[in-house]
Amino acid sequence: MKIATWNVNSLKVRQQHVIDWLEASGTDVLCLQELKLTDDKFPRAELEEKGYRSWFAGQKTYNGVGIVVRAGLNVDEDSVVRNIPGFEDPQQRVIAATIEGVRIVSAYFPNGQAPGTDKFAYKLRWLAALHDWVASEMARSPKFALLGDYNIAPEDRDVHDPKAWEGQNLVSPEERAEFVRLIALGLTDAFRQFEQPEKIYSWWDYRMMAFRRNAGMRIDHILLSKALAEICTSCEVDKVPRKWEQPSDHAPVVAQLG
DNA sequence: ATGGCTTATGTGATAAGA
Repeated sequence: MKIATWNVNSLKVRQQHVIDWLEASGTDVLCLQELKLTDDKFPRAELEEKGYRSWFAGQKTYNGVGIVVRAGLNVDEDSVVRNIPGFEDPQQRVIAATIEGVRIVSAYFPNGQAPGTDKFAYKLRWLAALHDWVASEMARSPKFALLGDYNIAPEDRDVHDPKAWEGQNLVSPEERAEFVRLIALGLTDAFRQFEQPEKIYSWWDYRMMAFRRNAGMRIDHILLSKALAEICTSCEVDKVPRKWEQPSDHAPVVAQLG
């Protein structure tokens, strides 16, 4: 099973990219973030036509997450959960489903704006709630995968210019500590399981020709429980869709299970 | 240089992203 995560920065604008990339990559389960549309605007029928079923939690203008699954894969309908249970939040940032016995979570972590702001405090509250919920999910589902836009670059090697970014949003010690706390639950960063070239990133600012300069950050991740990490044979960032016309500022991250 | 693009909303300027 090939699983992937992609922040599409508006599914309305990126609908054709998603369809093209699904077919080109052979992905079985695609976790989407930043749909930026309400549920009635989700292109469910269009994806169905191409052979994929979808589950999603959308809202107007901002956020919104989904899981797109190749038809034929077994999805437990009763397993679908939207948002972090017990964490009151109007922002649609989490959806989970059990697919072929694998607990899949698609998550859009808060951006946080800057340390010291209200949005940053919300990010830390959200991370704490996610941590506790993930712990309980892992206890129930040994095959567990947390995919999404984490809005955290875990280490300096995940940042094009660590000196310039030191202490700032996405790399601050508080955020990185929360990432480490997730890892401490028994999760593995699938990307770092394998030898990788240097300077691999998953997001590049639209401005300043950042993509051409490879001035990016690795903030989109696939974390796997032990049972899945053991059967994971590859994990890569696919930069190709970032070169397409009118691209998302994020590239998809893909992991092969089994 | 705290901007530089891109998107949504809505029809023009603002908010938000990272």
